[in-house]
Amino acid sequence: MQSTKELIFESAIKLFSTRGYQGASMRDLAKDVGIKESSLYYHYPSKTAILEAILEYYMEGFKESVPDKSVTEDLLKNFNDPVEFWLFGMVEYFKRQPPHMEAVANIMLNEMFLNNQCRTFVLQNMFTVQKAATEVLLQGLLDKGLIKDCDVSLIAEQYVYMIHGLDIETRLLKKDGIDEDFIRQKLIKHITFFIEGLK
Amino acid sequence: MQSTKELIFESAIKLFSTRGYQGASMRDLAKDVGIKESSLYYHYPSKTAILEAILEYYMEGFKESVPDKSVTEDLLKNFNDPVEFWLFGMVEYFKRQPPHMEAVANIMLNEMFLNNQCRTFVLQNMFTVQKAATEVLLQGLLDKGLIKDCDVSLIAEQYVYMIHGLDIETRLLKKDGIDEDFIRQKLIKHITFFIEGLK
DNA sequence: GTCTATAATCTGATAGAC
DNA sequence: GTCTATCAGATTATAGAC
Repeated sequence: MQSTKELIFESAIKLFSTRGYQGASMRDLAKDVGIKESSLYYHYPSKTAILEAILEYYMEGFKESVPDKSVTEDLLKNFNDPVEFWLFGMVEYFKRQPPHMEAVANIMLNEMFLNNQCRTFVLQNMFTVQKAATEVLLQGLLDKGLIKDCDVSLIAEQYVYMIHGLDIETRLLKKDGIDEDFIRQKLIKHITFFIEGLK
Repeated sequence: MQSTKELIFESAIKLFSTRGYQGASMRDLAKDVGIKESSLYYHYPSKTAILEAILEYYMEGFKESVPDKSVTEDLLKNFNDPVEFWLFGMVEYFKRQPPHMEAVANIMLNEMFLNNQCRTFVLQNMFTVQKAATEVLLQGLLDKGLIKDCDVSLIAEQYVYMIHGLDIETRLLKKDGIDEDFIRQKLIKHITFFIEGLK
């Protein structure tokens, strides 16, 4: 059984991600939860406080889901093909995501040009942290001799950029109701091609 | 001498791109232009009409700036190095941009998750059209023997994704006031690396 | 914890004088 | 073309009863 506060939280994720923070009013939110506007203020002091709670949730979830170095090295022992390793790791990564992360990431991307906190987070984490994590993976593959010698830092950056481009397109296509399986195949195709080129 | 309508148009580009469409009110706009709110309605029937005028302006500017096939082939004759060709073409591309295109593209990216018109445009043009244009360039390089045999379609897609990731990061960094020259060098570095890998 | 009632402000937009 | 005046509705938020 969910508390009212949790219901508000989840409703806010839903409405902020679909209508934007400014486009979803406290009235909309109260109606969606099934309570009166004033009752929202018993649980959260303001509208911004709800957004901040969501952002904080996302930031923690993101940190936890970033692959750990030792775990990566353990996993690497079981693979002799870099593509298989990469695709398996990606599936594991998605499995580890806390609930609602996709919708919350949508809020981040919605607000990144308007909200300083969102912008800083996207820059520091979606770009910098993901690049660092990718470097670890590539270095692991390199040390094991599964990919050829290369500029790990530069390739990690290119990979992260490519994934972000793909990610944005994916989110837009999903809004258009495009078949999720088609999108998944596209992702697999591009990742396979990218890693294959490093062999 | 600019007409009031032009002043409103440019002010709207500025405010919509920095505060978001919903975050910039007609009151803000009137104040920025230096007229009264009601006077705005002499020039535009509604707030959405202003946004639509901006989007239309962007769409036309975008279409015009996409490199033409014959022009590309002419340009290609002067180059024997794919990287030099690519970087030169990129500079030419930016030179051809109509004014305010960077700010207007910011509006597009701001609203792409909220506004159907923006989303459709980003998907069809920023992804599909740019991919097609990139294919033409790559095929030209391939025909001339300047790059090795490859899957032109797939590589064009990867290039476009990478550019979009880079573009988003660039826009976020600019909001943080990061040195533009640093960003330009990063762009050159990545494009060089990408095209170099195709030789 | 949830409600009713309401405040104070902001929103996009219109009517009509000059 | 620009102004003053104003509207009707939405916005976030608070006070106080139950």
